[in-house]
Amino acid sequence: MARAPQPGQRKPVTLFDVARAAGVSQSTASRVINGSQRVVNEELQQRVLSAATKLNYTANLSAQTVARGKSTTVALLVSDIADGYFSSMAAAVMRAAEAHGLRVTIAVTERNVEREIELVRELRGQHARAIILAGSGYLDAKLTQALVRELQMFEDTGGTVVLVSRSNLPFAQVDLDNLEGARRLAAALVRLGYQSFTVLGAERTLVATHDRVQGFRLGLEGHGIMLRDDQILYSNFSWEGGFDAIQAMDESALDATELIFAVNDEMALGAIAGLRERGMRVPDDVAIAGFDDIRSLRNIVPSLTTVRVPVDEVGRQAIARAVEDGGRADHKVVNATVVLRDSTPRRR
Amino acid sequence: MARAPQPGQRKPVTLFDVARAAGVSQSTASRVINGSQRVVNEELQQRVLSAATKLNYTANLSAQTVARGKSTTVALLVSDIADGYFSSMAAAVMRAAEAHGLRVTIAVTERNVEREIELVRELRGQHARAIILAGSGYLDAKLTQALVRELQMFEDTGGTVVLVSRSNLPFAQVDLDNLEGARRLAAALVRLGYQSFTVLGAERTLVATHDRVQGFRLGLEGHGIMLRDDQILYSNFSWEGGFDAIQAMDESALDATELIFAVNDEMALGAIAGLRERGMRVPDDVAIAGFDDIRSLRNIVPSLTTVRVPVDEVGRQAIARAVEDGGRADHKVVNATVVLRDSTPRRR
DNA sequence: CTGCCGGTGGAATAGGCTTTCCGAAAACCG
DNA sequence: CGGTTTTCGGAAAGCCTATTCCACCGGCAG
Repeated sequence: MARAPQPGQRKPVTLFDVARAAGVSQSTASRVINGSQRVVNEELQQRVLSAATKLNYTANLSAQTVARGKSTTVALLVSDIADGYFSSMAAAVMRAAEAHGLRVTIAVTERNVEREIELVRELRGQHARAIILAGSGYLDAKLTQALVRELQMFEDTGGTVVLVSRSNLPFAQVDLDNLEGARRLAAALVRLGYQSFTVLGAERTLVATHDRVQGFRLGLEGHGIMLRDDQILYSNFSWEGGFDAIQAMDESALDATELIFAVNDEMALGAIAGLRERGMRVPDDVAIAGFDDIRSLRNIVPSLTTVRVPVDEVGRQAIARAVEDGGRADHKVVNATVVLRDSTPRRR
Repeated sequence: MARAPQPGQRKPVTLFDVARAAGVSQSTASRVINGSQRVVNEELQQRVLSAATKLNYTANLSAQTVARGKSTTVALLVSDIADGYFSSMAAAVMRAAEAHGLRVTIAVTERNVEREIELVRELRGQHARAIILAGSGYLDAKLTQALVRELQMFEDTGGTVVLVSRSNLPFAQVDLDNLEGARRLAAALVRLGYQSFTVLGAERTLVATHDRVQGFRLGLEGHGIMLRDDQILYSNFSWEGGFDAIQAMDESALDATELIFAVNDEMALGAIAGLRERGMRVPDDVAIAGFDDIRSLRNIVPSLTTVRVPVDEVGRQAIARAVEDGGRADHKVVNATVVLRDSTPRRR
């Protein structure tokens, strides 16, 4: 395609141009600019560098990727980038990636496996260095199978897959200590005097939610309190999920509840909105606790008791797993810490 | 580099492989798979397609970019992806981009021009189709010059630059009607009975903040109320900015204020926190209004009066500007609408 | 003085894809 | 039915870089 030299649409300057301007071969220019193993004469180096500066050269990343057969881009897959948890995670991952000279492209799965599979497929085409899968996880076993297959194909072509807080699959993982965090939270709440609980869980296939529910239960049991199955309401891992769960709750069940534990903060916030809608006050009528400690909690009154997830650390670890291509199926657990605030005052 | 065929590290299947498997030439395979202008025989199409499926072929995006000299990636530059406004914007842009078959890569500028310049430079190397610059804007005229130069070089190589709600520079723009939105807000507040105001502005060079302050002033003047310069406090376009501004306020000035207008919601939320710290209640002691209508407002009590910015529309328009490469220096204004809520009750 | 070696620049090739250009076969037309 | 288009595969050139391979240099030991 003979791109007509449109007015003001110069052809980008290539490495070849730089080489010519410096009076050296392309290979030499390449060696100077990207710093390969080979040494080049000091003087030639200078010539090349100054030519590059003069011409305002920037390496063509795609061409480099093709030539090297390996890219410097890692992909971050999240359910919803507008969600505070994921956007903080994205920020953390990007920060960590930069320290390794990596670029990050973010893709949104909208909590849809098929879309996710499609994305992984595309990413394979893009030769992404790694795929970091944060959040989501699905009910349909067959689709999960398909996803795993796709992820495996991705790894077959040399990429690394990193799962963040997700169902147990045969890939490198960064996990939060969801179980322990929730267990400690439960213990702390019991110590504050709470005795009857309702848990707002999310999709059961999500390792995160499952572990949080389980941990909470264990924490209660440790103090001799049993959590009945009908005290666990399953909904979605989102604000709406929390809101809807509360809307759907029996009047009597609600009255019997002293404290609601939502498996993440977004759900907790949705639940609070739902409670408000039903004319109930937090914490006077019912106490509430969440999980994650997302940034926007600083705006909530009363302040919300939660379990802090060190997103920065998670991001850092995810990138670390992504680059050390050695450690296939490597596992790293990040601790979570209980933060007691005003939404769960001491009782009695 | 003779990549040793590591166990389980197959070489990716290429278009050539597909062509061979289908018994056609590479050109034909290419034509079938990417749908070029040229028509190919129905039967060959089938052969190619089924071969591609069988081999699990995915096009190598980098190679396509190199070959086409043009990519399908647009870059979104934001100050801080963890900020609710920007993450919603990002979500909107990505949604819109997808409809056009474009990929989005997000980069974070951390409100730092040098970094921004650096990023634009890199993006030129990546042959991004377009750069969407959202937020930020700077004090230093020299650096702004440098940025503009870099952006122009980017356009010289065939990319498009789209500015979202940003200082007036010679590029395509999507603007909010900040002035009119703020003007209407002011008018509405006066009608509710408010008479003495404090405005929390942000960096003056930001077109957004300047227009919002200006619009608010005009709205007040329309009702015969003057806004004195000492009633405008300049700070940063962030939660901390709002918080700090309130912390730094004179006791007397604060007492004399009936309503605080922060030029964006994050600042307003920071201001509320600051007020709480100083023992003042909203709206009993002082009313407050923001701008943007970010998602997390749904969790705030009392609900916050604000001006809604239709982020989806903005994202859509930004992408529209990005693809129609014709309209250089094209300008689109998106309306903003006043949303009155509980943080500004009718007065007296 | 000769043969060999480490070092360094350049030519050539690889990498995966798109697109132009050719040529042959098919379709059309008088 | 001959000549002219049109249609549609395939070969080959090109996009930009990285890297291999080759050639040539001076140095060094024998």
